[in-house]
Amino acid sequence: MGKGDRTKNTKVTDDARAANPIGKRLRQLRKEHDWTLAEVASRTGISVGTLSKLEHGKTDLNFSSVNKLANGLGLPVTDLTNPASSLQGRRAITIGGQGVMFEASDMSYEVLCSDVANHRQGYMKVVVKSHAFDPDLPWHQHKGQEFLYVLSGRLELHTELYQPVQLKAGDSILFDSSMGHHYVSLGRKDAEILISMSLEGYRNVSDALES
Amino acid sequence: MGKGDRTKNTKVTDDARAANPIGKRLRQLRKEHDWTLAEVASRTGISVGTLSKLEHGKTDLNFSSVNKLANGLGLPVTDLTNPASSLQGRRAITIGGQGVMFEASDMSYEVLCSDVANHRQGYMKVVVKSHAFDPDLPWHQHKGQEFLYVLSGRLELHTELYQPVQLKAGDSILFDSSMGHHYVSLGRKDAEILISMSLEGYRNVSDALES
DNA sequence: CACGCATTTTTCGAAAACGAAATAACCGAT
DNA sequence: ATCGGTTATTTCGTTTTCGAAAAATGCGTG
Repeated sequence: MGKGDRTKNTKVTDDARAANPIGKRLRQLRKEHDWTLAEVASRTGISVGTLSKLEHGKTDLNFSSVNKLANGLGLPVTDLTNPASSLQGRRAITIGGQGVMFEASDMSYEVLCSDVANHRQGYMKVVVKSHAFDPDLPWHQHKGQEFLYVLSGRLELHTELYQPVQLKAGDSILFDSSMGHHYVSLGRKDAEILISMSLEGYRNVSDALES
Repeated sequence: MGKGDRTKNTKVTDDARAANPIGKRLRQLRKEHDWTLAEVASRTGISVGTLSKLEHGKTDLNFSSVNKLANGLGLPVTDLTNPASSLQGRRAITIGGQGVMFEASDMSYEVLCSDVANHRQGYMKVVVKSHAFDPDLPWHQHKGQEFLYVLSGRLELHTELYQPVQLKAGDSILFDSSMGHHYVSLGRKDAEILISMSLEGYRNVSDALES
């Protein structure tokens, strides 16, 4: 019963395909929730037959079908394709003050935990050196969102679309960083803040900052 | 020039397809980086012809091809499909102590900036009430990664795969949170930490914590 | 403007993927 | 066992995607 005897009576229909994990993932999800193929079919707009073939690795999926599936099931696409793609036990530790330093005219950056590659999010501790808003400076701007937590001092955040906001130690803000923004320290102390920014579309933090 | 006059001389080859944004995104990326189709082809393993057709909306992509493209270009798939999906100028502010509180036996959570929906990342300030490691307690575990910054006190992080680590105020760690983990405060003060965790596959922070 | 040379677009069979319908497997209840 | 109904799998013809090669477009140079 070698795999060589491909009686080509119909199509090739070897089980040899089955490389992609979506099929297994779908079966898993169906068992978990006790869905029938017909239910999934009606929710996703993909035919029952195709779904069955998918689960058995007898067909791959069109990209548009993958999207239909993800949407119909209410999951992000990556959830179908990387059920556990992320490496299992990575970690990176940065002792305070030992991150990768990075100086700009108005800010000092300390990039934290930067030695984990392929991460979606960047983290840094920033000291805001500027104490006055200069309207001539170009906005800071990068794709995605930015989260900011004030560690010490008082901060004024200027943005393109809102009035400036004042934040004190312990306050936090989350905003779309494609909206231009600028930081200013209030009082005589430089404000210290912790930033978490999305890195989607960038290779690393400095790429994002330079964009 | 109605759309009815499909002279079926070859294939249908209507330009009517072009629904998916990947083609435009690819062209954009190519212009930015001055890549030729041949370069992209060799990096992704997709033929030049197919790439050309893709950019002109004359074909869609197989899912496996979408992956080849994303990998070859070093981008996550979502970056090809949602070039600028994020809303443009949203923001959420949380004054210190005014976040959404959440009590557990060993920790107090304050979820920050939770009123922005559809975000990939969750943020919270946590007070670690437990002062001893209980090996009988089930691990905390959720998909994705978790970043942790120690605001005050001293923290011991226990994980499934590593020896416990001790962190003091100002230290930070990034780790794969599918690896079981537990926090313990050292000394007599409760440690305060800031956490940023990926929410991919979850609807919100509490879904992720309960998983 | 004719000639290379690089790049893009189109053409054209072969190989997949698709849905509808036919077939098969499963499973309580008679 | 033998029905009925539900669920899963396979078959089959149509539509779509693929790569290789051919044709077309650009573009600097002699």
